[in-house]
Amino acid sequence: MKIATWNVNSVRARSPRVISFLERTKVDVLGMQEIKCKPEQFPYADFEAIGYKVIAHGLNQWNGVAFAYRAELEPQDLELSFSAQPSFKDVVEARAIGATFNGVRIWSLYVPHGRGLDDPHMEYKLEFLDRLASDTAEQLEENPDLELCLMGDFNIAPLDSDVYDLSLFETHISEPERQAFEAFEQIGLTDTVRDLVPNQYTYWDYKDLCFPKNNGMRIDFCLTSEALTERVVGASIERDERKGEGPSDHVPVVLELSD
DNA sequence: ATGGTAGTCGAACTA
Repeated sequence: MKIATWNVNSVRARSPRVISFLERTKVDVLGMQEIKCKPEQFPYADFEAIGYKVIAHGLNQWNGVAFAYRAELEPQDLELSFSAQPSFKDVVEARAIGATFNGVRIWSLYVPHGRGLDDPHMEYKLEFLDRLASDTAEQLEENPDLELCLMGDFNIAPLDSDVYDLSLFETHISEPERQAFEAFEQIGLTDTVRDLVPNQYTYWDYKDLCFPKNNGMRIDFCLTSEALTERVVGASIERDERKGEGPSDHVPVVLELSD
């Protein structure tokens, strides 16, 4: 089984590229972030034409998360938010979608950006991560054998080597953000991709020729529970997806699991 | 010297 995460930065603008990625890699489940549309605006037909089904969760032109999965799979226990997911300006935004595929519990997550160290959005970001970790810890306590993957755009660079120039950033690298990320490791999750694919960014800003200069960041992750980590047999960061016409500013992160 | 990217929506906001 192959699973992947990708911040597509508008699925309507990116549909041809997402489709060719699915055809090329044949991933079973793709968790998307920043679909930037409501479910009724999602380009379902493109996905159905190549044998995939879609579950989309979007409230407006911002944020939005979704799953595309091979049509023969039957997702179970769908959730459009995690337990006690915080709201921003009284709205629980479309930043999380969870479902179980072939017994593997998968969450596609778009963690709030933060905007600035003293911005209310940063408090929102930290609370989002804190509650996500608490909810996940609770599930793992109930069922230590749970095969779980939290995948998505975490908007955090956990290590200094995850940023091309530390001096240019305040958010994404701050101590509170990094502690919030480490909390997931403390409850037993592992960033499995890091060992298999070291020294590879997942995001390059559109501005200032960042991609040609390899001025990027590693902020997209697949965090696996102990039971699922045992099944990881391969991983890739699809750097080539940043090339060519009309790329997203993020590339897919792929995890291969044994059967 | 300025604006320098991309998306949504149709001015300004988000990243």
